[in-house]
Amino acid sequence: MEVAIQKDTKQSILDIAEDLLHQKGYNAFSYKDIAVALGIKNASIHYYFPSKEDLGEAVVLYAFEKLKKLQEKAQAKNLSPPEELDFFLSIYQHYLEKKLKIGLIGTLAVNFAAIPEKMQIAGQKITQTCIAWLQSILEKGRASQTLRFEGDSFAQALLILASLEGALQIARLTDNQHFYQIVGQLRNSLILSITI
Amino acid sequence: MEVAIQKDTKQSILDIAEDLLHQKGYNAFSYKDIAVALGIKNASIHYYFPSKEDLGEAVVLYAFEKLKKLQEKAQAKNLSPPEELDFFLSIYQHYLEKKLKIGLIGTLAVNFAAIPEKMQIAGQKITQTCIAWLQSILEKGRASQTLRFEGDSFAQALLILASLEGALQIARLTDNQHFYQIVGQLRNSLILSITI
DNA sequence: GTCTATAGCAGGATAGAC
DNA sequence: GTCTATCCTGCTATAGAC
Repeated sequence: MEVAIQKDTKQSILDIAEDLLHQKGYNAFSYKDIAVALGIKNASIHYYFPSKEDLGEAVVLYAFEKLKKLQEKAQAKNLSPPEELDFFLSIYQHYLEKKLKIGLIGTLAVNFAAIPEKMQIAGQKITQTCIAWLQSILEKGRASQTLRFEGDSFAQALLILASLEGALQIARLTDNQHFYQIVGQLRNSLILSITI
Repeated sequence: MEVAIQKDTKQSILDIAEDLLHQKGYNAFSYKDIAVALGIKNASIHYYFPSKEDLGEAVVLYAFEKLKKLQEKAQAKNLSPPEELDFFLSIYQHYLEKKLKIGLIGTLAVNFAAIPEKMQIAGQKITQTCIAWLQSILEKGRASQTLRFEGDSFAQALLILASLEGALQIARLTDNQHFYQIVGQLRNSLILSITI
């Protein structure tokens, strides 16, 4: 069984569309953008995704699957709560560095009134999954006395997620360095054990 | 000097465009949206704002002026640091309740690659003004021992601003209640004196 | 200042050849 | 599966009457 040298077209479309969704938002990217990036014609994209709504939904579901796989991966590693928190933070750091500086929740929320309903629903599921994941990390950290926070773990999970989405946006408007400062401030307030 | 019963048209256009920018993002709203909301024809809007870029820039500058007036108003009141912080938080609460759930920084950042350069620059100025304002509140609070936080006041200001922008977005995707939970968690960590 | 009419363009989408 | 060609729609923008 050989490794395919060329990613199959449908997969490539999803990857590019996902990048564009982060970069420009749902309304600002077009089939043509994808076609140009892929070196095909935009009619070909309609073969895989008949309408833009189909594509939009597929992209968010695809991102959802990736998120769940990351979560499984983290759990398989049996990380300490601070390590698992850093794993989560690294997802956002990845957005900053490789992709183009906006989280999925942010892009979906900002254009919420202008995206198809199925994207809205998928976006809600992703958000809930992130919140639940963070909450579980916080609970484990509190029980093992490796993470410190006051009050409700759910509210603290919301605060962390909100900070990360906002951090990417501030970074895009001003300076990437600001993202790292926000994450540093967050980590300092949360992590008890001396980890760099 | 009588109060004008009907706001002048240019002002109304700005107000509606600002709402739409928060609601749908720059690319997703059209001259027609404004025209319908105002009961005029879209050609009339071009009389006041020849191009959409002009309108977009004017909206952000308008928001910038309002922000600065709010800041002056807060300073004229001689508020305590916790009160001034709550004043700032109330701006975001206002977005949640009256406007449609997204901050200006968020909408500009998400659509950054798709907005005219003048809007980008104006958005950067607004962001810097917010950061500086928050930082000044934090510094005063630390000096008077009414606000508690660790580390750099600039980084903490960034964290607060990011949290608020993100909080609106999570609220839009899930539940308004989540906004209040995030703000509550933030306030609990910051405010030392017993205020409800 | 506001209107009607229309130009010009771009994006989503479909039909049909290959 | 990918192409060319084309349709339709919606948007920005302009010209010119009133």
